[in-house]
Formats: sequence, structure tokens, C-alpha cells
Amino acid sequence: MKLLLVHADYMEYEAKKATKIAEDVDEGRKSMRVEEPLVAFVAVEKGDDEKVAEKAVSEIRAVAKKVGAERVVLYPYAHLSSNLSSPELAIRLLKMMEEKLSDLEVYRAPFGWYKAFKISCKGHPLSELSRELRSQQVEELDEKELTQALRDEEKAKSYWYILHDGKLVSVEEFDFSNYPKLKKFADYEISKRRAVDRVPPHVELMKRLQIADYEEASDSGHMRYYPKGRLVKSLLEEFVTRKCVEYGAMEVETPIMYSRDHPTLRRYLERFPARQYIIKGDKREFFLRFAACFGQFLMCSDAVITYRNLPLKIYELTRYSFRKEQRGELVGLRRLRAFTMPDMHTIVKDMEQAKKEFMNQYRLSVETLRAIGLTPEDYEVAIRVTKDFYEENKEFLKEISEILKKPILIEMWDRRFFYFVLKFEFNFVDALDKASALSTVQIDVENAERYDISYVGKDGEKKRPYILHCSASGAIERCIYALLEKAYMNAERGKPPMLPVWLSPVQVRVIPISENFLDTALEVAEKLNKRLIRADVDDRDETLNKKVRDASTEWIPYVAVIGKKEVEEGKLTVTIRAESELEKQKRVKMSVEELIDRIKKECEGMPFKPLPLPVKLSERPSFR
RNA sequence: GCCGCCGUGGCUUAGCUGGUAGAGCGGGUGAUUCGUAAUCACCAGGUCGCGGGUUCAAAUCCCGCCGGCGGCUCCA
Repeated sequence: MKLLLVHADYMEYEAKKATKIAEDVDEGRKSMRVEEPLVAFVAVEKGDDEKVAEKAVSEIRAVAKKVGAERVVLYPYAHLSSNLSSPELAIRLLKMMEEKLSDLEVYRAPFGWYKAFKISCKGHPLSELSRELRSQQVEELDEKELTQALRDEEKAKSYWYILHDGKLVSVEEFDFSNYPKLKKFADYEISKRRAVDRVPPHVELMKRLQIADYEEASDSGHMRYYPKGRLVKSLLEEFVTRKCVEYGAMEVETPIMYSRDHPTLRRYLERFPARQYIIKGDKREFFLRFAACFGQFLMCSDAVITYRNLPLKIYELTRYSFRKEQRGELVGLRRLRAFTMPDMHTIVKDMEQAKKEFMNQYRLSVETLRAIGLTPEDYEVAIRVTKDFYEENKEFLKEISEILKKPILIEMWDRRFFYFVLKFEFNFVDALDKASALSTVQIDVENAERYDISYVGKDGEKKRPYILHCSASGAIERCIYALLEKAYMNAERGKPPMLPVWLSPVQVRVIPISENFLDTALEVAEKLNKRLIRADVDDRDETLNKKVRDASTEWIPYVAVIGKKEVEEGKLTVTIRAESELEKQKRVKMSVEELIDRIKKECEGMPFKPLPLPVKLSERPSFR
């Protein structure tokens, strides 16, 4: 409940027009003039109850006494709050307040009317006071929900710079004319400016391409993935996992839910500004993990680690991580409540080793994204750092900035309020100029202590390590989002949209010119599939034109037409999407072997999974 | 979470100053067997997001809820 108390020479009001929620009032109460009142403007809020009303009454009584007012005007004033209760409750509480104050002279202005009023405020020091009253329940709830980190963040002050060619300039002074995307990103980060009111293109695409879709039967932000989507996701998952394992990480698996009462976890939760899903068990309450930190840190806490083992890397692909993001923030594959994130933690013995690993993992992230199909032109780099760390490590940050030779957005904090001192992110800027983080690495200086993680040094003494958090690609779903948005932006420039060949659910579509060539087409497809290339056959009774069109709208990279000419020549006529324009297709004659070689070369080193659907289109369901 | 806009067959949508739903795609059947971006015909398919209310009558008006999008907020 919000109260605004005004001690006045007089107050007069007149009810003009009833709203839908207006209470019935006698003619006599519709207008009023009261001399020397204490006017209490009141807004009843959600969660308010009788106790709150009582508190309000004693508050009003106290102030009335203090200023020597004998008359009180209770004036419903909705504009004090953006969290109003129902009108019914408001009227009930107002009437109750009126009654409890009846030892004074009380006037209650009618609820739910447009009213004109005049007031003459006395202007002495106590003549204007405001009060905010809340039910105990609501207070406790707020206390629970607002973690320390969320509160701290509100207080944190950021300073923004651009680091370029080893020089740090403030954002205001930086000349963005050659870096329009960085400008968009900086605007997005600093001023939070948005220029759009459209459905993001990838949402339409993920549905149309039968990759993913909303699942209304679940909570918002939990998607369903169709066979093609599952394939794409699964390939990305396998690839990023492989990258991390090759980098030297040991893959582990940890639970997805943890006790809320566990003392260590509890303190960690308080440092992490995220909202959790809470699961009620028989006796205890659990929360769903929002990253793999919990399981991995607990594992490391119990492990015996010596200096010889460092840097020690462990990795898990979280399927899933859960974050109860606010409703208004959820969009397509960009921001979810359940998502898959590669999460690698590296235990290092000191800051020197931490920096070295940070640099390595920066490079690892660049490589990982590049292989996925996202080049440095597709994202912008942000570094978040405490002022102290920056001052002591200017040279190091300069080296970092030289890896990609791109200007970097720096956010500097005058004090540390997160668990890390340094962090980078690669931020994808989408078709609507919105930015979201993909890869990220952080140097954590807090959690080794909190989780009691230690290693034995050369001298036999237990020592505290630092920990790096690394997500080499960012959330897998977000990678798909970025690829779809990128394809859309390409299409706007006249380039046929497509996924990288290794991620394309169907890599080759074989189209027989008529039923007479269906068997040959099936043979070709079989040959391709045996050589680990995803090929299917459009065996539907449709015209050639129709089949070509459909193959194109599915973004299939290679479309091979087979008819009399091809059978005679022993070659396929292949339309190569990557080399085509939207207006004119690039068509090449090649043998099956040549096609295989070409695709093999393109997909070298990348994971493969077989076609997730029947080879014949006629046998394939449509999921939408 | 707050505010705004939206929600019609599997998909895209017309109808919305109230008078009990119309199309295209997709699907089925038949014809057609085709040389690079939508072959033709016929048929089936709709609790108009859900729940209340107003009305003789609601897809259409009102209220609540759910879902989507956008803004605010926030972002590991």
C-alpha cells in the first residue's frame, strides 16, 4: 500500500464520472470540502491485507496527531502505484480504514470515479509525507526472491570504453564510422536502445524449416525439436564437446537438481543473479541447475588435486540448464528457460596460469564459432573487467585485443560485485540489431574458496586455485538462432539462405525427372548415404518445377536432377546453393564421386549423423 | 513481473459497425510422368486460444486466464 499524506488548509473534491469499477455513493458524498484535514492519498496494492490496512491506520493516526489535524480525508489515488490490487479489495480495505479511524472526523472520497480536486498544502516540514506499507508475507517473499547479486547489480556502476590498437578510449570519443555493428552492439549494451517491433526472423525460420517450435504444453521457453532440429542440435553438441575434449577437458556428468539448503550452494545462489526453478521434494526443496558449476565444483571439492594436475579441465554439456527468465525476455531460440550449454571449468594454480588459459580459451572460442559457421565478422567482442584488474594487466588485455584485431567494447567496474575479475563474451548482433552472448570465459576468484577447492603445491601445502568458466560456443540453441539470423541477413543481400553443409539436415536431394528414373535416383541416394552423406529422394508425383522449388525452400545445399541425359552421361546435374544467387542458380555437371569428394572436403573434421528422416519424401510426415 | 498489440482447419489468412465461418497452401483420391522456383479436378478437414458475462443472437462487445510478439526491466 502506498500512502501520500498532505496536511492542508482545505481539500475539496467533486466526483465527475463513474468508471466501470466505481462504487455506488450517495449524492451527498459526491462532492465535499473539508477544512484543515490531513489528506491521505491511498493506493492499495497486490498482496495488501487487513494487517497492512491496520498499519496504514496507525500511520495516519500518528501523523494526524503530530500535525494536530482532527479531520482525515481518505482519497483513493491509483497513480501512486503500478502494482494495484483488485478494486474489490481496495474498496474493502478503504472502508475498513474509514471505520478504524472513526474516532476522528473521517471523509472517504468515492472509489472508482474521475474526480476533480483542489488542495492547499500547508507547506510546513511535516505537511507532506509518503509511506509504503507491505504485508509481512510479501516482504518475506521479496526477501527470498531478490538475491544479493541482483541487489548488488542495481548498485554497480559501469564505465564504458573501446579498446582498439592497444588504446583505450571512452565510448563517446570512439569513431564508430567503420564499425557500424560495434556501434549497434554498444548502443544495445549501454543505452539499451531498441529500434524494432517485429517477430525476429529466426522464429519464423525455425518453424518453417521444421527445426524447432514452441511447446505450449510446457512452460514458456521450453522448445520441441523436430527430427531436423534434433539433428542440427545434436551435431553442434557433438562438435563443441569434441572441441573441448580435444582441448584437454575431461567429460563428466552431474545432476540437474540440487538441494536449496546445501550451505555452499545456498551462498553461491545468492551471488548469482538468476531466477531458479524450484522443485518441491518430499521434505526438501530443490532448484534446477542453471549451469554445470554446482556439480563440477562439488566434484572438484572432493577430488585430490596436485600442482601436477593443473591446469585441470572438466567439461559437461548441460542438457539442460534452467533459468527462470522473465516472461517478456523469452524469444524463440535466442533466450530460453531450458537450454543446452557446453560448460567447461578450468582449475589453475595462479593468476599467471589463469591468464594463459584465458587467452587459450579465447582462441578456442574463436575457432569453435568459426567451424560452426560464425566468423568474427558475425559477432562483437565485449570484455567486462574490474578497474583493479585492468590497471594491473593492461599489457595482457592489449594482447587479447590483438587476437581478432577488432575493437572491443570494455565495461569496467569500479569494484568487483560478481565472482569474477575478468570476462569476455562474443556477442552476436542479429537482424533486428539485438545482441546476445555466445562464447564466454570468466576468471573466477571466489568459488574455489566457497566450495573449498584446493590443490597440493610443490611444497606439500594446500593452496587455493582460481577457476575459469568457459562456454566455447555459448548455448547450443543460441548458435542455431545465430545461424538462422545470419542466413536471413544473407538472403536480404541476395544470397540464398542456408546452413553450413555439415549442419544441413539434408545435404543432397536427388530429383528424378519422372517416375522412370526413380530407381536410379534411389541408387544414387543410397550410394551417398553409404558414404556418410545425408541424401534423400523426392519420389512424389509432382512436377519437376515443384520439386526444385521445394528443395530450394528447404535450403538444401546440393540438388541433383537425374533424367535421361544424366543416365546416358553418367553424371548428375547439380545445383550448388552456396554458389548461386537468389535470381540465378549455379548448375554443374558432376559424377556421384565428384559430388561425394566435394562434400567430404567441405565437411572434413566435422561430426556426421545419418539422415534423420525416411529417404523417400513420400514417406515423410510433415511436422507442421 | 508491468504495459501494449495479437491468437480463426496442420500452415498462412478473409470475415470483426453482433445475424450461427470463406479462401490459398498442405492432406486424401483421380488425371498427369513432366528438363530446374507452385499441373489440373474433386473430396475431407473448423469447440473461431480457454473460461465467464452482455444479448433473442457473439469469431465479432465486456471481464479473467493461457500462449505469442514488442516495450520496460534484466541478461552468467
